[in-house]
Amino acid sequence: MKNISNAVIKRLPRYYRYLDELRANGVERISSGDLSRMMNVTASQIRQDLNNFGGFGQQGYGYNVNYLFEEIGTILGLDKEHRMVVVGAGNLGQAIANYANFDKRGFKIVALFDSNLDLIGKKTRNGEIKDIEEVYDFVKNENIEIVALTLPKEPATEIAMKLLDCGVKAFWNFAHTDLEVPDGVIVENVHLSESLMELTYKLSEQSQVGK
Amino acid sequence: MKNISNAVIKRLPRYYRYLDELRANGVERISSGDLSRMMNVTASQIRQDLNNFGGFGQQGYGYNVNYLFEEIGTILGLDKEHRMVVVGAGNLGQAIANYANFDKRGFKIVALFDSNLDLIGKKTRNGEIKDIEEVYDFVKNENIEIVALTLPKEPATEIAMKLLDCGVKAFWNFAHTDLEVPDGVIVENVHLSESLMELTYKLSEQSQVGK
DNA sequence: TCAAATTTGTGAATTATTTGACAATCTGAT
DNA sequence: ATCAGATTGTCAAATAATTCACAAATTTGA
Repeated sequence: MKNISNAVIKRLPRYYRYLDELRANGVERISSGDLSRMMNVTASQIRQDLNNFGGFGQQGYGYNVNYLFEEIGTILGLDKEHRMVVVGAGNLGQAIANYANFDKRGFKIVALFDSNLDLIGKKTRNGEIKDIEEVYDFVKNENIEIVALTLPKEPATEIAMKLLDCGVKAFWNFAHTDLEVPDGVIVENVHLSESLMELTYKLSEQSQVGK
Repeated sequence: MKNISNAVIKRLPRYYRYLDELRANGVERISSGDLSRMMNVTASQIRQDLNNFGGFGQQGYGYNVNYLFEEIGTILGLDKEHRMVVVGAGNLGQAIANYANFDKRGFKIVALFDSNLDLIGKKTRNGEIKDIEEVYDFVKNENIEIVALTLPKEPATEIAMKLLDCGVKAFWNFAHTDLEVPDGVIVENVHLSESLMELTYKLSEQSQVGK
């Protein structure tokens, strides 16, 4: 399999989302041209992107919406179930645990953990919040693939290190720091404040244009 | 001012974060070489990036940490106060409102709004949660620049449209949809499920390498 | 059945981004 | 004051990503 650039990978979920919507609206087929107008990208880019993974379309016809949706889902690994836990059961952790759409896509949030005694024992959609100290054994025994880290950076770094020994394959990291992990372990960062700073950069750029 | 590529802008907040840490540790100066080793990027890229905005360093010396930190902050628009409201006061909205670091960077979360009667009136760090219907007047009268949209896509699209008429300059959009806005209005998307799909893409890629 | 209209997949051209290399300049020790 | 060592800013080269353009294949309607 050829090496797929990160730029392409980042676009796949968006295709997936648009195809899901088309599917929900009962649209059976779509051409790269029509999709490009919907999504505000070039038709050429859509075709190039998809062709990294194989020829899903047909000349003169376009792409079958359902088929392409399923194929992209498979490429994204959504055909398999992914067992995850959330470490840090504050508002952010609970927000993630409550997000119903993850369930729909095969993400099973098996448990939440926290160190805060006020939270431990609290009931959620995903069972009672457990003591953070239990997370290591839990991850080992329950075949957990993904850990969402929704806690401050100091505990996050330390806890992530310990979890590496428990067989965790991937971190979904919301902590305000870069985790250092060995090769083969995946870290996907969601740095909210950095996203907000991009926004304010654009805001101040805007205000200069106006002058 | 020359046009700065998006790739550069996306890296600035990370530089800012590392400089803040250096500063906190009392480090006065840093060379692009040392920073490149810390951050796992090339020194050339750091110098190239910074030079888009001016020459902040000095030959033979490197960069003054404090000065560079302040300069990048200014570039990112963090020298000004930004008044924002959060629309959608569920777990995610509350998580954002409670995140203390935003405050430190000049983001003032002035109010939270929701349509859920169970939430309206609830006390938070940022005052009582208000009725969503009040957000339009509030935004007009209170000089709100940024709206965080932390609600499902259907209401988000409609509410965003109405807010456009109230002088909102930027949306920080957590809803699972692409907002369509006129030129000059900024949308910064945080699509959590898309980030999680990138993660699972990498996971399934990994598992294929192993075979 | 046939021809016009579509539309893909893909090689080539273009554009953008990243890296390499080094002259110019500054630091700091003597 | 001088010089070895360090380090930037920047031009050029290399690499990567995007767009263009079109042959080949398919559909659609007469």
